[in-house]
Amino acid sequence: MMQESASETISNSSMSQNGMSTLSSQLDAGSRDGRSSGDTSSEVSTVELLHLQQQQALQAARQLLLQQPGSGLKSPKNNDKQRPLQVPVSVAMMSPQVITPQQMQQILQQQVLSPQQLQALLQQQQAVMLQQQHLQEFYKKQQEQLHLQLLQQQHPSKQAKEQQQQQQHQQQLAAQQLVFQQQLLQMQQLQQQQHLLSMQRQGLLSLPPGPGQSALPAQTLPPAGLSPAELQQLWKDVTSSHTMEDNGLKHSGLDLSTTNSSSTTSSTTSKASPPIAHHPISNGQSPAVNTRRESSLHEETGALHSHSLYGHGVCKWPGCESICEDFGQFLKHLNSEHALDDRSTAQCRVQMQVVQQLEIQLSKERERLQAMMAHLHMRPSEPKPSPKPLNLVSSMTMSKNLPSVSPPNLPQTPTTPTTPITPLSQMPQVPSVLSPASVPSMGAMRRRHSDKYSMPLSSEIAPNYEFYKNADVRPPFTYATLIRQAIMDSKDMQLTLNEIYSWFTRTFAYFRRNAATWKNAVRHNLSLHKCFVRVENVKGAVWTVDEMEYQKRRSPTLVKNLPPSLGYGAALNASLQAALAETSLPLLGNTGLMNSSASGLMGASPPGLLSGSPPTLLQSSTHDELNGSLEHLDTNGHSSPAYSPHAHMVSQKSPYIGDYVCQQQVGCAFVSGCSWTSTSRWQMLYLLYMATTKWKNCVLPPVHVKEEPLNMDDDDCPMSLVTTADHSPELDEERELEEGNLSEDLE
DNA sequence: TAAAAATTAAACACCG
DNA sequence: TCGGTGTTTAATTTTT
Repeated sequence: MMQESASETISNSSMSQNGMSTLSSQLDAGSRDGRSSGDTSSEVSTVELLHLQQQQALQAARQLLLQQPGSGLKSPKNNDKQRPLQVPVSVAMMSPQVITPQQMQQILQQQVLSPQQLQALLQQQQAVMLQQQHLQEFYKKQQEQLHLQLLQQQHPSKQAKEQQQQQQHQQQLAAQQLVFQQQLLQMQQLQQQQHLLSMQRQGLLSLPPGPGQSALPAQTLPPAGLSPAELQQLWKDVTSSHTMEDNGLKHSGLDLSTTNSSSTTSSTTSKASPPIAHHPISNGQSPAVNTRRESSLHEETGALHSHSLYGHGVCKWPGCESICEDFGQFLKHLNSEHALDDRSTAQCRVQMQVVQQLEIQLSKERERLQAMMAHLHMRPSEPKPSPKPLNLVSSMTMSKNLPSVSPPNLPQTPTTPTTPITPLSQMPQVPSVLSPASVPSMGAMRRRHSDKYSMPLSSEIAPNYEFYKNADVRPPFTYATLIRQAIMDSKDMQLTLNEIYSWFTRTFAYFRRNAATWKNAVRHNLSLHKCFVRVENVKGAVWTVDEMEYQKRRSPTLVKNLPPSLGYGAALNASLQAALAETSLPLLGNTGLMNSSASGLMGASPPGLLSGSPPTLLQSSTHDELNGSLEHLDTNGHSSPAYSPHAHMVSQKSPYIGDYVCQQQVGCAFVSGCSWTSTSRWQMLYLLYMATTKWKNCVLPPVHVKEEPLNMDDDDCPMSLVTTADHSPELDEERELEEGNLSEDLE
């Protein structure tokens, strides 16, 4: 989910980003045409037209983005039609799509930045985003105005046309200037982030001074992942900035050559550039700060060499991966292959983009968090502030059960005025500032998550996963909820007690202490609640969730709405697996005899095996004793919950197996030559019984027991279980009707 | 305010 | 014997 959302957001945010790249090239072209005075007689002001121009370019960039191969938004059929503007190839390269999720994760995981650095960075990013937003809104307005004016000039005379053209040309030039200024701002952002990137990548800037700013592109061999066209465009991008400089538009930090040439860096980057004046935030960094940072950075990189680009004998320069036997060779390689040339510069820029996108994403996520917190704590209808100690997460998560867009936000409505809300003044802006003092101690404050009306816990924990993982805050969920989540999170929907413990400590920092208390509570809950089913395994015992029971506990009326697969599938799944493992049946045991499809219990079953969703609704009878006799199955073939052989192997409170075994089956499965324990025999017997009675002409095709009949006294009972027919749709209908009746009965 | 649910603590048994 | 696991009871706290 994280990756998904990340890539999505990055993709969105990259729009404006790449728009800028596009504008850059436009500007490049425009500047070569020379510029003229901004004199215009148009009713539309130059500035307005500039904005329009920018807007158009932005749209062009977006369109291009939509056409990027590899972009999820591509529209392959219209590639040639929708290119109103020439757009540089570099846009493609700058596109975040070239960043693999793994790369993102790697970068994220490095976390070399200090919280302060990140904070500053985030603030910058937020301001930039805000500004971009305002600009876009403004462009829109201007575009509308221009449109109106163009309508007025629909039939101009020839002279007027010429005038208009000239005017437009001038406007275009002026627009390009403005665009360029914007690009400078953008690049300033980039430069600062590049500092951070450098700090992360320690050693990136330790490249030996290259041959300088060559006027011509050195067409070296492209690195992996970069096409010659892309490189060429990169070169264009880089050199265009030089051209701008030559044209008198001084700026700082636009190109990496400035940044990378250490001999001039300090003086160059510390110059306060004019565009900053247009920038309301100017990164929040003074030139002096930049200088300081830069100089210290050089010391740093000098001391640490370039080991960040070297690891496991491989050059870690993006797209390189050349094998270097030792560090010396790596340095050699670095100097020769990744010297300060255009290619390296371009690659560095790409990397800057990568980092920037990630930072933007982080910024967005943080913004979202703050908005969430603000939303949850700044309710005007709030009856009264909580007199109780602060429990940020409790109050937060209690009311975040429902999406904020959803009106029936039950825990927050005045119908529940007792819901404690922490006053905003007490609310930390970010979770990381939560101090232990602001967190209730164990037992002092328990604000449990309401089970009712709640979304799946996973969707609640997930957005705050990092928070709970790191903050010593008691999660506002009941033990039962957490245990269930732990089990649901597991691959096979089953966990040993120890694994449950691990999940707790892994997921919540809070449970890394007071182990004796909460572990006891976990055990207590496992035993207490019927929804937790203990299943013996060869290795010991695992715990599964009886979802039906769990939902029943929360809200009995919800049970009937549960998907069929959520019933006893997990328990049976685990028990059958256990039994099958016990009986050394790799064929069945490994492939998921019970495929509880909706909950994705075990993955797909091969065609020849039992599969399908369990039937709905067999109300459990609690704590029923096991009789163990098949005679207790009713005449319809329904098993009486009390007498399932399954109960042999599960704890007493586990009600029964349910008749969810199988609804459809194709092909056959052979079970032979295995050693039967009483438990597995019970299970197979049960399966066979169900197969030969309930399903014999029904969903499950006929089952023939070959060789020897089942003999409960026979510990070594070879047999084959053969099924032949496919399930029939008509019978499925019958089953549905039957299940419907069952559902009604349960009400 | 009472009932229900959840939490905490503890005792005990079983098992490897 | 010990520690882990599982069950149960009881007291307390929190929620409904």
